[in-house]
Amino acid sequence: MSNQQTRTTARLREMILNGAFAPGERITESALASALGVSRTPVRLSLSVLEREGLVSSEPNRGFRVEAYSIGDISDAIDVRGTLEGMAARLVAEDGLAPHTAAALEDCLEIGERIIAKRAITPGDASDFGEMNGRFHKTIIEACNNKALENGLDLTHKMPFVEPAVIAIHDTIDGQQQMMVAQHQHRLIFDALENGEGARAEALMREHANVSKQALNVIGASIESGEHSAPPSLRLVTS
Amino acid sequence: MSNQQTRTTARLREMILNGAFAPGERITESALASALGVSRTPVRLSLSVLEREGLVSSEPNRGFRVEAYSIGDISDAIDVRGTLEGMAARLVAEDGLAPHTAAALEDCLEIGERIIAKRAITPGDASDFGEMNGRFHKTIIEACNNKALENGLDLTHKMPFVEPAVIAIHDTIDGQQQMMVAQHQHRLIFDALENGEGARAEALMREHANVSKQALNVIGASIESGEHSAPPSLRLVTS
DNA sequence: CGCCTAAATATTGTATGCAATATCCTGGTC
DNA sequence: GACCAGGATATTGCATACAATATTTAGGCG
Repeated sequence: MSNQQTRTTARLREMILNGAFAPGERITESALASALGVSRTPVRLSLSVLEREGLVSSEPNRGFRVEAYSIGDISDAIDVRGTLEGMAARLVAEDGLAPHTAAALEDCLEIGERIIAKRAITPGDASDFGEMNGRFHKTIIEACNNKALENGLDLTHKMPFVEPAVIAIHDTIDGQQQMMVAQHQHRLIFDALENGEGARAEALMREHANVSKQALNVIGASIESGEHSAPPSLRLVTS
Repeated sequence: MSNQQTRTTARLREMILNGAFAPGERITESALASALGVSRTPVRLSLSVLEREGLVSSEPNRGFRVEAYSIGDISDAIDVRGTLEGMAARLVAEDGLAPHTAAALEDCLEIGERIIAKRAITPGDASDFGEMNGRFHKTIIEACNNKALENGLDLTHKMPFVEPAVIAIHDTIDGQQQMMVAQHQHRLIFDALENGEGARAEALMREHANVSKQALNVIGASIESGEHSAPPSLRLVTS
């Protein structure tokens, strides 16, 4: 995808997730185009992308509407991610853990270990942990060589808070605890993969996705209590 | 989606699945547009849709290429469908089978029963069975009210032979047997749903997807042996 | 006053044009 | 002969124009 195109899609996605449109509201392409300072062409493309992500819907000759959208939908998407990643883990375990995959995962484990071992955890650490977490998951997914699986997971990742990397954004106690739990689960998952325990790997991976759900709850609660201002892509959780 | 737009996408998808392009071949929009008798605009839109389906890929300013694509990829997509539908079945069982859902499923069971009971099965029966099968699956999926799940499954359905309705296209012994197996599995799945047996429903539904895989194998074999000419969307299985 | 009808308006769907970028071809150099 | 530079060509990305289709509005009728 081209540069301008990508930016327009990202901006539009953020607008929708931020609640810039009422649920069910019709989107007129020309208005949106002038609002974003581009022509209708990239807007149209973007809307079609977002339709695939389920953020808008369209009818022939009648344009696009924004879909109603709740925090429950995000939670549902996390469930789907957990299920698909569980499948991925099972496949990897059953097919045998390839050496370079094992090495990549062990690298992730080691990084996590170092972060957890620290007494005081800085925001930078949390961000590093998130990056590592994303890589851990990505490594397992790509090890499957299953295009349909990757496509399906890519779809879920388009929703806010669903991608594994957004774990533990806060420097709160909850965030620390979630990191420690996640790290522990990573170790167990790796063990299952190494030993070819498919069913166990699947179950662990599924459960692992609940960490993201907990993070989602923490964020939702902190916003509702007015404790935090809502950064981009967060306002929707209050609706 | 508009009419012309939809047709172009469908034609293009069929062309790619039929092997009209070599794997990795670059697609020039203008050539394709004139070949299809439309302008570049709908072609561009269509290519972007197909990119999300994984049939083509794109790089900024460098256009689209068709993705290499094998029968294994279809099989993989069926696995993903089985996993997601298994999740759907589990959710329905856990949340409790709503009366109207149960009624719709029972209707499907009855139709299947009537078809199976016949001694000689006509092509029309096979087609009816496929339609019923599609409805059975759709009913369970929609009963979840999980958008991400529906979106993910929609994605897999874009691949040929993955959608449940394409079961048992042949009037062969294999086709009959597959219908009977599918019908039996439907009964078991319904039983599990009715009794709230989530894990059982999930396992059954997952296994149920293998019927599609068997059908895929039958079709693949019959084409390789030259026994059948390849209808649209079938030539790819020989590659 | 409500409802139907039809013109006026707005919006989408498609085609086309132009600038930016990539690809290819030609000629030269080592 | 292989490799590199630079211009010619082709292709993409975006904007705009126009036709087809929806939506709105105004007016007439019961």
